[in-house]
Amino acid sequence: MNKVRVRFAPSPTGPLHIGGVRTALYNYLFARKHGGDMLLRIEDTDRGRFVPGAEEYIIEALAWLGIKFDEGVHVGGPCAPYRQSDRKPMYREYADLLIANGWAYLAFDTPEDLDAKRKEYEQEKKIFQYDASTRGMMCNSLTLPDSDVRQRIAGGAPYAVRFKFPADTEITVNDLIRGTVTVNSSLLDDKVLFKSDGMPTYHLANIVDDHAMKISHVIRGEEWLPSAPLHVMLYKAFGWEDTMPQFAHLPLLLKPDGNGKLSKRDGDRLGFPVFPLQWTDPATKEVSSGYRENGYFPEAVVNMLALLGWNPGMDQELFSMDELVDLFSLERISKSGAKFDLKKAHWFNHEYLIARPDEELAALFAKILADKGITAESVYVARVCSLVKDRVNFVSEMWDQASFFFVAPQSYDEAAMKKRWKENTPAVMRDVKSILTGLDDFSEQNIHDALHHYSEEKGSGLGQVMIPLRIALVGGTFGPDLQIVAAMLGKDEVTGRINRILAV
RNA sequence: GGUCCGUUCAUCUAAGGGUUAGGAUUCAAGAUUUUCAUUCUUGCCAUAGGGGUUCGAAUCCCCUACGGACUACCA
Repeated sequence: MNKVRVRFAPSPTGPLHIGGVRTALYNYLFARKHGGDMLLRIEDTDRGRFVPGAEEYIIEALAWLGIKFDEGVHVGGPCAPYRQSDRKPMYREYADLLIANGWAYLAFDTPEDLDAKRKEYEQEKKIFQYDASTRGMMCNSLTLPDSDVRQRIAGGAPYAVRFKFPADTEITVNDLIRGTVTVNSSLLDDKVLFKSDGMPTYHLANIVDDHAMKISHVIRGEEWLPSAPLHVMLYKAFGWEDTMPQFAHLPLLLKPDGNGKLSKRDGDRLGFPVFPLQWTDPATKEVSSGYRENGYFPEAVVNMLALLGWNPGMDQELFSMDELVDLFSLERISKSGAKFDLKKAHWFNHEYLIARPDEELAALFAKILADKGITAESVYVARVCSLVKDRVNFVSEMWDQASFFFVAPQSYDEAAMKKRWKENTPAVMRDVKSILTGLDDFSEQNIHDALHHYSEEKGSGLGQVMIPLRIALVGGTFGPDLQIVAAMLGKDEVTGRINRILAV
């Protein structure tokens, strides 16, 4: 078997969509799994849709996720250049080759001509298709006399090169995920291979480059399945059938509500990003949120994406990139589209968050604290992180769970006060304050013993002591073990907070 | 409209002719806890419908329904 070589070939028309990220990930996993190469090729043959910054965005996003390339526009390699606009001259030669062999022809029809034709057909409730049945009545090198064609070319008339599909032939595509797909050529139209602006279309450039770059497997989205027969025919036309790559068309990522392909708009509407990184549209200045900026860990995004349309057939759900590489196979990719599940994405991030070392979480949380003008010892912050990480999905949620470790509560939970703050509570709190003040060693254990002893002596339930104290210290009925909280705050802060609530 | 692809709990999915159709997320309940959360236990919830083939079908075949993609000198 030839060496596995796969490519991720996005078009720089905007930020990389999360579906595109998954395609890149599957290509990467497949390449690593088989000890092959992963290339990044930029398909920028449509000058009209080029968006500045998109290429850089794609590179940065994949790097953030840990998807590495062996060759590509940003790292170079033996098949350079890897940007199609930089490969422009070679496509023309291949188009000419096809024309010479009778696999393609020149079409002089203008966009207006084609529009008119479509309208004409529409009137009769028919669909116009440029194919074997209609090409004879169009303006092209098949219908025009040779002299006329030469004259038009000499006169600089614009023209496109179209593929000449043979009439009524069965074309089969062998797909690694879907099996054999057969289509009759009469249903396909004579696709433009080379545009009048001098650039190839996706179809031509893609085949020429995949061949030149010795791509062994084409792993791409399902939206390409309908044009796969054309691609197969192009390999045949070029005589490259024996080195034609194998195809694998991935199921689509669907929007979580309703139906349809996940699109740019859905993300912020439904509360989750569709882009790996935040993106600001250079033209409209519109900002779209990204996973990175929303506080997702790249490992969590990779893990979640890997399992959206593929699974290793075991109950385990948490995998490192290395494990994914080890387990990955195209055979286990599902055929149907997958809906994005926001809750599960949160769960994945939660799992990765609690697995992170406290010091690392502390470093991230310290930035949030700094934004609020709070500085604290990193050991202390790490301890706080260890206490609250179980109850959050994102580092950004830690403040809500841990603010009382840094600042006294600004207000007290009213419902809790109503329910737990009784007639005798102020007296109890005063007792607690004096007991705690009397403690020489303000340790968890001592606080615990003292409070339990007091509660027993009083004959009241522990809750009547602990819950009001909790409200005094944290502001509500939530948070970690109270003895730990008290010990961390220190005696002065604790008594101060008791005084505060007594004053209210 | 046409072509192609698809369809198992709400969601991601397992089960490649023989299981009480399994797991995870969500949701609900219980246990634990001074509180909240965690954790643990339990529960709810699915083979789109109809025909075949077979001793036996989620699994193979056909039809229907539904969903999606494609149908540009975009990728």
